[in-house]
Amino acid sequence: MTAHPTIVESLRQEGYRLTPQRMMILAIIDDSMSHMSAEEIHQKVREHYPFVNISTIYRTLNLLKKLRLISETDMGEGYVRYELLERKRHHHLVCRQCGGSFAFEHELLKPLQLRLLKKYGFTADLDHFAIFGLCQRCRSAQGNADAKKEEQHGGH
Amino acid sequence: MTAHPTIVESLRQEGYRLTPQRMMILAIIDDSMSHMSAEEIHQKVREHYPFVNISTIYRTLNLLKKLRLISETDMGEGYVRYELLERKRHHHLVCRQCGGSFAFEHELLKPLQLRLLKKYGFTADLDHFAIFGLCQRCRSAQGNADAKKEEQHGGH
DNA sequence: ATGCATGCAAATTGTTTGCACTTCA
DNA sequence: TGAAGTGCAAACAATTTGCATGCAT
Repeated sequence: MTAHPTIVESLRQEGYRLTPQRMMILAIIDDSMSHMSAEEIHQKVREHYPFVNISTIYRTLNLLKKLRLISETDMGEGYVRYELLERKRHHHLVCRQCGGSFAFEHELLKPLQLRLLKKYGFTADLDHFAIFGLCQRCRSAQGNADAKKEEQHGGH
Repeated sequence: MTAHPTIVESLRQEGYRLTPQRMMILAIIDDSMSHMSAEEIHQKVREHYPFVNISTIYRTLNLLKKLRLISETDMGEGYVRYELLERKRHHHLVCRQCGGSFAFEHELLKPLQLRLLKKYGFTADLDHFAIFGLCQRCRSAQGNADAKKEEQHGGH
């Protein structure tokens, strides 16, 4: 497990110091298959550097975010998740019913991006989207339940 | 200023009580031209009902959100904003440089919505999006500045 | 009348900050 | 060497919650 070389180079060129904490945080994020929360990153980092403080995690994440090396996404969990922007661009669909989520290709957003640019001159980042809605399974389930008006609000 | 009749009817039919607090909160949101924060709603409500507590605002907003009568949007301010879903569907572009924001038509998202449905069977809510990026003005400005590498990170 | 809704105050929680100390460049 | 970076603990701020009381239905 090593910090992503391209990112490290970016930091160095911008004049930022390459501390062990930063290297470790970068390595963890790079190594992860999925989007990670600050807390998760902190746990992982502590497995190697038990003394690293959570505030350092946040400071590093904010730095990487400012340099647009990572994406920050609210997946509706009460905290945000981070991921390297280096990897293949993608987005997530999040079901508001079952909470499940799955990825979809960046290509689906390309037309929108183009139209925003042409129509408003606005350069949309579109780093990582979490789009909420109903997944197929829950939609069918709700269709049935609606007929009998059961679920929805438990306490009523 | 009166609470939106359709919404009031929804609440009544679902068996929720129509308290003066709820009516007032609804009236304020309905009356507003723009997306409002919980704090702003609280201030407005207090002009008429000085004793209403902020927790009641939050509880009511959560209720309306659960019933999907209002949209909740993070415009990158550290808190979220709410708006009636009753009105014309639209979205916002937010410039990450100058912080400015402006609306764009819901129609631009329709193709995406359709493709998500066809390809994944996912029914995207698309209630209200805040898309971040660079506005035309800031983009030009940055183009110039990039040449001399000045702004971006003040402390460096 | 009865249980949902509110006010109040305290708790929660993710994130940020001030400051003294450390360390990379 | 000296400014940038870190650890620590305290501060923050938006939002939530427990509980006693109040009021729609």
